[in-house]
Amino acid sequence: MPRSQMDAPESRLPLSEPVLQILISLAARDLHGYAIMREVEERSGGRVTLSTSTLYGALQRMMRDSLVERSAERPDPASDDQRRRYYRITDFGRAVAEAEAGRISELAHLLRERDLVTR
Amino acid sequence: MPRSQMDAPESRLPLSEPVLQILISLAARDLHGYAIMREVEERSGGRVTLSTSTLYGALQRMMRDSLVERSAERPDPASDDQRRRYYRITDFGRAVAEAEAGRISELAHLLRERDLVTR
DNA sequence: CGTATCTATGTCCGTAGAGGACATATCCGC
DNA sequence: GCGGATATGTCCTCTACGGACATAGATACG
Repeated sequence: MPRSQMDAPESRLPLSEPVLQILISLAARDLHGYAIMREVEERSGGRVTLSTSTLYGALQRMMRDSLVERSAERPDPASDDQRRRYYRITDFGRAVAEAEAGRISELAHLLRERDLVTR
Repeated sequence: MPRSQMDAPESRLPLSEPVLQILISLAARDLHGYAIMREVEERSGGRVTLSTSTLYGALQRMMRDSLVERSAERPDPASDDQRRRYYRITDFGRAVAEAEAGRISELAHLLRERDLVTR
């Protein structure tokens, strides 16, 4: 049974690194899979890389869980590519991302308090 | 072959939630397994709970990976309990925890920049 | 125009960790 | 001595991660 967005966003935490990175990318704008891969790698300075199996596997699960959905629109029709499949973050996906952001923010605070952040 | 502490702390990131929480507890002081469970639950306000299988499984892997080690000392000999097995964070474990703390701190900054932290 | 490389999506499969269920034994209060 | 709390541990299943591999359309270039 596919999970519905009925349950609280907090119940989905913590997110895995791939899922969080994908949500961060899609929170800014609709993107296709390959573009997400490139964006995540560039944004993280190469520290986070998504293999294609991780990327497309995660996207499928995220659609199943209603975190993202397929977008019919073609952003940038000027230089398009028929093969591309665009994804959009859902309202629920954004709520989950925000819940995770809050959790991480609190965690960062705690780690600072305990002198584990050394910079 | 068990992983040695030869490789860079960053190569072990990201840490799973259980492993990070255990390291946070042990960074403050030596503790036995059951005390770690209680501390994590209390510190997180019940949001993070470690089942015994998760806890002891994680501790075994963390020893294999030289993040923690068994401690022979008995802190609090006044009210001791023979069954307790105390664990201590290693220098390498602390380095890994600090690397993770830095990563999380940067992540929190990014999430704030992108207006995903709403509080 | 052929062909090599980049772009783009996807599956298959092995491995490892999370966690529920269960097992066992000791400690302590009453 | 009996029950609940303390304490450690295994077994088993499920799921996700990610390397290897497959396929094909787009683009550049001689």
